[in-house]
Amino acid sequence: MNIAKVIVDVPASSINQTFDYYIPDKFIDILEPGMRVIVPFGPRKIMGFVVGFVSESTFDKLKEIVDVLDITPVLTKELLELGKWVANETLSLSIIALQAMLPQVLKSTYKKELVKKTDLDLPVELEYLFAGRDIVPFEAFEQSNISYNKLQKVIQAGDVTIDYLVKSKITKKQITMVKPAKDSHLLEEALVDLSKAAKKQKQLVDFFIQKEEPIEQKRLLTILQTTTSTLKTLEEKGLIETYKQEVFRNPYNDDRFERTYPLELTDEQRGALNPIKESIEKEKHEVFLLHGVTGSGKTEVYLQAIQEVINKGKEAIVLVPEISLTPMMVRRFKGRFGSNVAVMHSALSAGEKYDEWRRIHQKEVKVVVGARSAVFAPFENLGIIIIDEEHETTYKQEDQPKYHARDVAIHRAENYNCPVILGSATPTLESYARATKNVYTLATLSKRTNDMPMPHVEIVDMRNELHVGNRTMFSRKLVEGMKERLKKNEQIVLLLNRRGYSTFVMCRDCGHVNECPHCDIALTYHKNSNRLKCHYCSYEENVPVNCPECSSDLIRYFGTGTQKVEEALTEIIPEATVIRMDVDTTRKKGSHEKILKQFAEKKADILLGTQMIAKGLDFGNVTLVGVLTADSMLHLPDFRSSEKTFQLLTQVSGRAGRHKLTGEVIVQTYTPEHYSIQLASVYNFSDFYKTEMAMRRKFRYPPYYFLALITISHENKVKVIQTSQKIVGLLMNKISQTTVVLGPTPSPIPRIKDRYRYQCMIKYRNEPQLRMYLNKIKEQFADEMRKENLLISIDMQPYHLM
DNA sequence: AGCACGCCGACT
DNA sequence: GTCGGCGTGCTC
Repeated sequence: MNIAKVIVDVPASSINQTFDYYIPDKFIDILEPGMRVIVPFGPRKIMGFVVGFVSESTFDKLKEIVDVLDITPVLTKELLELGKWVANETLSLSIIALQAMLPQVLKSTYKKELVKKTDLDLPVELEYLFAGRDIVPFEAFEQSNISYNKLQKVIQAGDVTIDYLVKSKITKKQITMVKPAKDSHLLEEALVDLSKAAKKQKQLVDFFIQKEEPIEQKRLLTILQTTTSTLKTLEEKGLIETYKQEVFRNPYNDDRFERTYPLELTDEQRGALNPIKESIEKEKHEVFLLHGVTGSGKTEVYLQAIQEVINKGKEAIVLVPEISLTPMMVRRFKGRFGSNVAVMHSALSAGEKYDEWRRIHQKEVKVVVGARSAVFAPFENLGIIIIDEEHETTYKQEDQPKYHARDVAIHRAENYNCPVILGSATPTLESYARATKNVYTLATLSKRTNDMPMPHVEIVDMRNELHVGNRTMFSRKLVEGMKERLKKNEQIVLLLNRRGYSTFVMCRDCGHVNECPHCDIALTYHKNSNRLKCHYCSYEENVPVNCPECSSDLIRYFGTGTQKVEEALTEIIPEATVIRMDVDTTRKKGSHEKILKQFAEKKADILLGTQMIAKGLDFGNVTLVGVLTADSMLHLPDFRSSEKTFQLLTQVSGRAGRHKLTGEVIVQTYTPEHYSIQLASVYNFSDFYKTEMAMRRKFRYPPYYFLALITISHENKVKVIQTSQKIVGLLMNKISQTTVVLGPTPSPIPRIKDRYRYQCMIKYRNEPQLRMYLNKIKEQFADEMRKENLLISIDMQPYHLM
């Protein structure tokens, strides 16, 4: 077994296979599958993952592994298997699947250097380039105007070589520690010798006489109110020593969290928890769908289930949507399990993420709370996986590998014979359908733990507002409600459901809309820079003064941004203070938290924001929630738009009246009769489920059918259409009778970055060979994809149909 | 992907 | 002859 099978770091379909390498003797005892290695690949050196060992290879001229990057495998055997499964399931490259399971810093970067190998002089230009050095970065050559032939000559002569370096960008944080260099009685002697003026030095020596342990330099300096110069002098005198020590960055100071204890469960909660406990106890894989209204105490069920898992010496993964990974959520888990919790989300720096990952890898924690990718946490004794807000679309990764965390979670849990909990107030139709068919076990929490009723929801027909001459974006009912709350010193949350809308510029005379010259999409108006920007490429331009079509100067801004709403709001209710929360105001790290804190401290009357305010907020003083445009995403070309609308309205309604005060919700809409708005307003999930299921069945959508979306793109429109038609033709020959292939049709955004985009949708019920067919099709076009820059992207079970 | 190699046309 | 551009095939 002296040959390693390696997946190399080259994301190309022709390289999507293992490569064999000899293992040098010095590595034979230490190398394990799951470790990263550096291997020669053609003329260069690249990183690769060892996935297995063999004693013979079909390939006869093997090279040797150059170096081993890890002491312990970064990928466990299970994760290697999982990677294979993910790659297969999502039709992505193995290397992409493996990289997705690790923190960014473990990715390798590559660098080339020119090395001078002779003492003799090179041709003048090259001598000038080296400028006396033996090694120069390759970029220096590229930036010079020396011809490649010149370089080639000296390389062929052996006077210069190209070194291909593999760099791992691991960053370990180090702190400086200080410790006494001598025994305390020797220090006491030294103390006498110090000059009287050296007050600080004396203090410092005295400090170490009292306490002989090492201390962090930064802390020492604050305690003694001195600077590094004092330390330096004493170090030179040989009384103290400083040294560097590696530390884990802890983005959360664990002492900060107040310890919490298990709460008494309601009957409903107990009813939900018991079968989960049983599944943990019997080590039986089972998926639980925990359908609980907002405020029904789902989290407490999670916490107690996790406690059970920890008691058994096992580990837990908790997935939450990125957006609700708020300090509040973290506090609940840290408060219960203390330093046993690692937290993984995008607001952490790359180094912090790596540290949290290492704490898991080194088995220092038992619980991970994190966003989508935390589903790959390198635990080896998993006892439960919990997915909170199961319906959130962020669980589906948009770029390669296009996996769904729910599927990965269930697959892993099967391996470990452990339960999965899917929790939501508004489960996806997919999950709920499985629960009704007893594939999943359903547990319902229908009551809020505080026994408060759900707030009353009032639907306001905005068409009537127009009829009576109200042209603002606030209905009379909403304005009245807000004024009333202000009088009572209560707070208000306003949701601007902006998805599908953005501010664009339109000419009122001829209706001309400024579009991106490279993408078929309207440019978005950005107020702070007063420019028009494209959201799909980097194009931007100034706002025109006159219409480029008809030269009219009647240019108007359309669509509604939070900024605009805020302005309108201050006009109507000038006495109200407003805090805005959207992508613009939360871009900076920690600003999310800051805004919520301000609002919690009642520094403002109204919190105005986009989707992100719909989740996880819990303010006792909020008694009115207003939804400005409930139907703005109802008309998007997405078969899930009704479901998404229902989910959003239900979620946001849960924000009002969380505590003692009763809440009210006002929903403004132009389509008040729509079932998703009607049923959300009376919290009727089961009727919504039935109605929507009937629609899905009729139009052959999930959960009745599975989907695969193929997107074809190329600079040449004709090429795209031809290729798309060819692909559909090929598919038609293979698929079964019940499978439907739609298209090819232009994508909802027909052109991005000067590339035309066509798509076809496959709807299927039972097509066990589909992945194989699709792979074959991709293979057939591999040549064209490479040579002509044709792109074929396949998304299994897509969420974004763009 | 990224690199080398080889062929070709253009330029001095 | 020398230079740069592009198509092609290979990577254990």
